[in-house]
Amino acid sequence: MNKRRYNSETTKLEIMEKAFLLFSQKGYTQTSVSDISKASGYSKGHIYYHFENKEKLFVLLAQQTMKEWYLKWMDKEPDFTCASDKLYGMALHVLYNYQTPLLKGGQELASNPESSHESVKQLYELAVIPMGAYRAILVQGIEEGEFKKGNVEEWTVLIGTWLGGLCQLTNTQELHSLERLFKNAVSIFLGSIQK
Amino acid sequence: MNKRRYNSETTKLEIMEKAFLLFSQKGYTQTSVSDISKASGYSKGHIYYHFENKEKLFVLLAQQTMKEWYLKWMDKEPDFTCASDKLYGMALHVLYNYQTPLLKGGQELASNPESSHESVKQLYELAVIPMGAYRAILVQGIEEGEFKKGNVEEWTVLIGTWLGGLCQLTNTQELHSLERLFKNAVSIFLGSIQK
DNA sequence: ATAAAAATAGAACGGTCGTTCAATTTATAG
DNA sequence: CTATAAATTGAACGACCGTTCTATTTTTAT
Repeated sequence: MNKRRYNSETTKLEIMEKAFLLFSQKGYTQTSVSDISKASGYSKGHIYYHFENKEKLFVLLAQQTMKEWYLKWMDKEPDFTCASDKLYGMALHVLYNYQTPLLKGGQELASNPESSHESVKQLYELAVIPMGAYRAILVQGIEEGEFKKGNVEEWTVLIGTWLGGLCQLTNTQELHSLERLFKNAVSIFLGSIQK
Repeated sequence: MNKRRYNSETTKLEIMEKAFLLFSQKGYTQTSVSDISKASGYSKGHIYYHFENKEKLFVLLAQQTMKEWYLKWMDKEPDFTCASDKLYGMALHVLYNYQTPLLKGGQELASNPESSHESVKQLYELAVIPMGAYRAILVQGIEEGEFKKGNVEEWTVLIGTWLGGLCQLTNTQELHSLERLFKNAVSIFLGSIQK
């Protein structure tokens, strides 16, 4: 009988949801397993029934978060035609969907010498995903003659760091009020790479 | 007799030096008072002879770091004449002198709900300093007719977030290899604001 | 209804945390 | 040389950390 007989899957999701919020608000180290236990309403011990340990739980959340971000982008990407429009679209996608507060915890974990080698590697692989998405847009723009020929890797890093820097503002300001800023950054950037 | 009779001032500086390194490497939470004690060679208890607590020690270091950054900039600022040159100079000043790793600990401390209200306020005031320096350059450029008239506050935030984003790369890459990138960011930015 | 399996709780572990405090050593002043 | 004040130590505190383990409750299959 291959019908799922038990259903603690929702419990697991509840825990992940609360853990996501806590890690986002307080960072990795400052969020304790006790915190997650209290917030989710399940005992501390039970969290270890679903997750091997705190570190793996965090990495799982980070992976899931980044995967969702990327899938959402893949979903809306066809809405834009030219590369310039894609870049504007991407900026807003980052503003509204890139989970800066959670992902910040990744740096924390990665910079801790006691973190497992594997977790650090997995987090590093995540950081590569958005860069790949930016690069794809730039490549398209060049191939279609919309952008100048130039150093794609460098451009990728430049737009990536700019959007990343702007994302820091999401901690303290309303997302909606930042739209202008994100768009203007793209405008300035395009001014230098468009033909 | 107003001559300083005892000299534990050097001890204090030694502790601050080691604490600076540890906070930079491991962040605020992950650096323990024990770590600082071991690294400095003085007992844990003695650290509390010089500093009220861990939080105040960190804030002191952050303030000192930012003050030094600003003074150094004030020192070299006259080397540049036009505002554009100042912006290039500032980018490199940020690259080589802005202590991103330490200051990152400030975000950690500030996002911890148990941090004292006062410390968070002091850290916030620090974050304002570089923005003021950027704004001054932009204002000068406009007043001297070198830059277009535009939204100075917005420009300040845009260049500030870009440099801040680029600074994240200092964790993983050689400073020298980043010079190009910082300069190119300024070039692109200037392309949009120069007359 | 019963036995087996899954889900959950909660106590307990050794360890580390930031902080305090009394005791001791060291340097200075008279 | 002695008394005093500064500098420094190290043990001790209660609290909390991530994790483990055993016991208990709940669900499922027969």
